[in-house]
Amino acid sequence: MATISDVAARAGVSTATVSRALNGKSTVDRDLVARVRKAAEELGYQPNGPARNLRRQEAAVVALIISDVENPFFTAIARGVEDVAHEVGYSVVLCNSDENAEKENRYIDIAIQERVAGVILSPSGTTSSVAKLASRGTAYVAVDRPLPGQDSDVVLVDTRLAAKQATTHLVAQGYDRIGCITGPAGVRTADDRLAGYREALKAAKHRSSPRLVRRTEYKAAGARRAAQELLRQPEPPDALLIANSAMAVGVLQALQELKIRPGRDVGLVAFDDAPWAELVDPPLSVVAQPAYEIGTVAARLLLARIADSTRAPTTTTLGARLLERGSSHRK
Amino acid sequence: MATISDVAARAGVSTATVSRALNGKSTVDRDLVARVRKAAEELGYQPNGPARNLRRQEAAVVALIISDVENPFFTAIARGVEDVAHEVGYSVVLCNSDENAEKENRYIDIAIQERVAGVILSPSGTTSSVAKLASRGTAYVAVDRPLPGQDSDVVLVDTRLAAKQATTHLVAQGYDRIGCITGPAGVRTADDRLAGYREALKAAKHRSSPRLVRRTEYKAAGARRAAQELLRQPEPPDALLIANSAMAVGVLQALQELKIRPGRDVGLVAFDDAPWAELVDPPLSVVAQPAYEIGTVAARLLLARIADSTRAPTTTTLGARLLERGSSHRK
DNA sequence: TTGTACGCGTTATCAT
DNA sequence: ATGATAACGCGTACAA
Repeated sequence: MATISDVAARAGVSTATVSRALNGKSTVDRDLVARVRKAAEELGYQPNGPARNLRRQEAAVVALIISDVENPFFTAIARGVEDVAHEVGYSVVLCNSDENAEKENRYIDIAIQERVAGVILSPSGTTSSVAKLASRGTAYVAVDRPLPGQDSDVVLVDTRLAAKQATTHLVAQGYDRIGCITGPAGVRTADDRLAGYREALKAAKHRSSPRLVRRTEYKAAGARRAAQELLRQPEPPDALLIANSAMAVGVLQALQELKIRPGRDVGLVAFDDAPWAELVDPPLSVVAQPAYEIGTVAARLLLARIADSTRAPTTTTLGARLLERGSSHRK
Repeated sequence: MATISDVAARAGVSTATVSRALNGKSTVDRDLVARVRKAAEELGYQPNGPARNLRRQEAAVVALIISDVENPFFTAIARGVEDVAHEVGYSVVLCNSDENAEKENRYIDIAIQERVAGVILSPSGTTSSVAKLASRGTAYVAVDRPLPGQDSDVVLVDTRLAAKQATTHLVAQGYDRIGCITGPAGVRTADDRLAGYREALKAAKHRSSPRLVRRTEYKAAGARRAAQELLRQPEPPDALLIANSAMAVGVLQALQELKIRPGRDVGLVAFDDAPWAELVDPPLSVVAQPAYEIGTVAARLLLARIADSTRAPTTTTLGARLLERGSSHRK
């Protein structure tokens, strides 16, 4: 594979000149630039990334570590990050931590080893292997969930408030045994959604019983079982707040199996809008989170921190929108 | 940041010994290994990736360039690739070409520059910037679609046959003006699905009219417009074969708007199973593609090629399963 | 088994 | 404006 020396030889200049000509850093004679360009072109020269990164002590790459590539919420974030990063010449590598602290840790190590310029991540748990990033001075930004003991840049959604509003909406629609299916304890968004739900019930002077609440993985299967359990109780809920769209699928499956009609029999609001939400009958009411925007904001924050590591950490909290559709209306 | 020399100094050995001890390549004294490990641990030593890759002339990384991170079909492939790659210590970086030849080309350049061990990609179009990979001797495998003029490893689904079977199924159900909404001309899967559809019609001696066919982006919006057009014609189709699940969303939207009932009024079969397919009314019949398996097979093929670049290129064709549900049954 | 020393390809410093 | 050269951090051939 052609190296910078080959290009230099072919253009009849030194490697230093080739480097300068190709990177446009310093000023180089017009003719020489042309000659170098031509030689590089002819040889199909592609700079050696590792060598360049070794020399520069940093790669124009940001790592994005998300907890689930198959969750549209996170892929939408990825889009946002990519669009901003590409604009300024950074590449984005996507890593799938699978909601698994060990994998997350592994990817953080890789990010450090590869000397990426920065890391954006949705922290998977309580343990923060992120401390390694901090201690090495690698820029990072948390999205969706704050980092336990870390004082870092973070982009969140006011999910507690959104959960409260959604629950209040269900109350207003006349549901009075409202349940909640949320994610695992310790996952901040899951806890917050539960807290917002409880707050709303309290404000409405509704009873709040642990029998109306289930926690499970943020996946369809767990939510399906949870819904089955909840609805087979002697005094089943007449409405459910569901913490994400994969879970909503599970709940809708359970309702089908139990022949319970959404909306009429059991009011439903789920977090995360999905393309199919309007296609089910009745259409699913959702809390739409600004996922793409989370990505763009996080990327800009990261770039700012890469440029100036002394910036004071900021917390950006974005709002979510409740989209009322048929599944949360009684008739 | 701690370097190998720091570790060597702390352990009181040479850098060569540290390298050997940490990589376990050559045989090193037990005590020394322990001492080196301890020193590395204490210093929080992480090897410098660029330096290592520069020296090794290759990174234990494979690039996966897919045409749409938001398409579950491709993210499932990604899962498959990841699982296999991780098993043997390779990292996977995911790149989103957005069905855009230019972005694809850019990511290929990056992959070359970073000297990744191999590339797996779903080629976006006719132009094959992939030739660059070939000419540089970088291993690569195509998934979902073959590479135009390239004789490479490729993992496909027999999508023409699947389309034919799905169409034949619609014929068997008594539909007799069957239409097709497929992807852009030139995209192999889109062409193949159309070909299979036509084949089935021909075999059934059904008329096949261009008025029953629309081509558009593999996205919901385009399919929605296409369905609107098709169904507003004087002699509209009474069934549709839809080339992917995002398009299915668009078609179902159009049907809602036109107050046309799936199944009864218009039979429907769509490519790609989705978690929500069973939740719509009636449940959506689909052609389920073995996406995860495509990923695992492609990854194994790539690893084999990395190990032995002289292997003869192979083509693996996987089958798809037609899942008959309510949307393709008349009553 | 361990250490010394070179080279991977680039960029940046220092002369010219 | 251009060229010679050192240095980035690692792995390994060779020597001991």
